Amino acid sequence: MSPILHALEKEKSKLSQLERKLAERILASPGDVVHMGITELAEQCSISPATITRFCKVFHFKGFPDFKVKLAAELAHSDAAPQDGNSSYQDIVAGNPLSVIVEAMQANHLASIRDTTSLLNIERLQAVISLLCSARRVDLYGMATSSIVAQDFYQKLVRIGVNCTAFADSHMQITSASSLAAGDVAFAISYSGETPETIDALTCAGASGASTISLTSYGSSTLATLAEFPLFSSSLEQGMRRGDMASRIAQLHIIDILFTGMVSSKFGDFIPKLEHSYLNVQQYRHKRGGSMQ
Amino acid sequence: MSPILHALEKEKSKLSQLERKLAERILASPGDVVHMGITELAEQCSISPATITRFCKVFHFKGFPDFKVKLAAELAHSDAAPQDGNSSYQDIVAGNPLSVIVEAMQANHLASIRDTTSLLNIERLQAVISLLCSARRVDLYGMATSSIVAQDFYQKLVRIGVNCTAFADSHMQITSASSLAAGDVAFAISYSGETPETIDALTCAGASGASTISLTSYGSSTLATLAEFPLFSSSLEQGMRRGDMASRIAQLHIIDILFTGMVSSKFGDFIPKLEHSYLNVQQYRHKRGGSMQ
DNA sequence: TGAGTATGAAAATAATTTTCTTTATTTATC
DNA sequence: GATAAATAAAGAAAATTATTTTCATACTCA
Repeated sequence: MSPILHALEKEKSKLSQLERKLAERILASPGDVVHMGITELAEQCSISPATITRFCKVFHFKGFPDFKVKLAAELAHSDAAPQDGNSSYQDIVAGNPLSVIVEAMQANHLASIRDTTSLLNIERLQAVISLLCSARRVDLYGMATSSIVAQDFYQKLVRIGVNCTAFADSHMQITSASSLAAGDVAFAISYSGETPETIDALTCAGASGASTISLTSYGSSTLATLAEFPLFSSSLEQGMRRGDMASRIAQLHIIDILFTGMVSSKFGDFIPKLEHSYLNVQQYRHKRGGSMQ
Repeated sequence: MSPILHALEKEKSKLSQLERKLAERILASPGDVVHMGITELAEQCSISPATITRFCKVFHFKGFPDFKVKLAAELAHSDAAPQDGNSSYQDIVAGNPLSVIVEAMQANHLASIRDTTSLLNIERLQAVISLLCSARRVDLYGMATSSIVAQDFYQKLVRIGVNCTAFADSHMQITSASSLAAGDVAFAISYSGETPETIDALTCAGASGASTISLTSYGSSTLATLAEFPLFSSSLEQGMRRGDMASRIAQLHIIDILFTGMVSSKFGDFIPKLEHSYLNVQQYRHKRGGSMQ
């Protein structure tokens, strides 16, 4: 199911009465909703248009039209690839033939990249890129699986000379967060958006005056609420068994976009550094290779 | 190409001058257009909003918003398919608009997953899975970017109780490799397949009697030649500027397949462990959350 | 009761469409 | 070939419609 509908389903219980009614109406026939005006939908649910706009903002859309366009794109995905659709997102099952696993995995990963892209808010992304480019210091927070993503971003940022750190240790995270100031950036990554260590660190960073960015899977979460600039990856999976495999790929996809955006916007500054770091590694390796064996 | 864009292309010649300009703008980056207002688009084309509305009616849409929603749906369909191919794998260019970067990145990543899947040798994959499942000990080798992939696999294997290690330090890699024996498995990851530290470690592991697996990008490389079971990810990128972004995602894709394959084949053994590890993390967090603040 | 939340009414704003006018282009006629 | 009539193209601005915001009210839970 598309991340938006999935999120509606998941968050339904947390919503207020009328918002839940709206969510149910949307889930009942999302395909219709994308062709409706806000007034029409409001009437069908016997609620006010204002409630719908608010509802869209809760789910981090710019407004109702933005919601419609993104929902339309997602609905198209799911029925575009129905061979994905039927088999999709099933849990791991005993003794599945490997070819089935391969196909399912490909479907999952492709869908997760597509869905993530279609959820992107370009302006916010641009704002985040600008922030990162001009940051005095960048802190990256992420535990467990998300630490992989943080490490990845760290390696990239170091290569273009951005002053940044990724923490494996939760105490160090907090220590560093509390030493941030205005002009610094804290970037927190968490699949669920509820990792306590990461939440603590981002809270602390915000209190210290740093700009706060989160990267979580789509849906409401403590971390996303906390951040000034919440970014989202798709969230296909619900079961514990499947782990967060697709989400990690979706998050790396966003990291790649951010990084490429940074390099592109400060091309003159960053490209020489990138090439320099590349050549240095090459050179170092060459020397070392020669002297060994 | 989607029917709408196709129609635009086909009818372009029959349209008036300004309408053609509009059609060309839409064709140039339809993905942006769906997120624009009519005024913004009008300004970009130096035409009046009225012309846009008329244009939409010519193509039998109810109006501009209707056009946007339907175009968004179609784009979602079509970007699954590799008309990506033509534009694909361009290098990072100064001041590219973010929307172009996003599209290019999506095309790259989707292609890299598809290509990797189609390169897979299922039998070899199956053999590797069996090896990993029955290994007494698993060593993971990977430097720099590839260490991210190694770490990721490490985290997964730990969760199902496989006795494994991932090394950040090249000396430790060698030390560990030399202590392996028959029944152990060495798994080396390198984008280029020429990373000296990783080559050394795998060579050493092979000499010690361990089974050797490599994961490199497609093509002949020292590491792939060295390994008993070479696995390949797609290799889209050549320039240094692009780094190894897509390759890392392709490699993780393979890791996910291996892991899922392992869990599936030893379902009874692994699933309880996976669930156990999941619950423990939850519980631990819960306690911690409660005692905090 | 009172703080906080949920909600709608209505005002404000923004977006879109329509109408009407102007301008350009073609065509028919001298 | 010139020119007027007819037609098509395009925009400005008005009208309409859609959306968002603000503000006041009702409701809920402690």
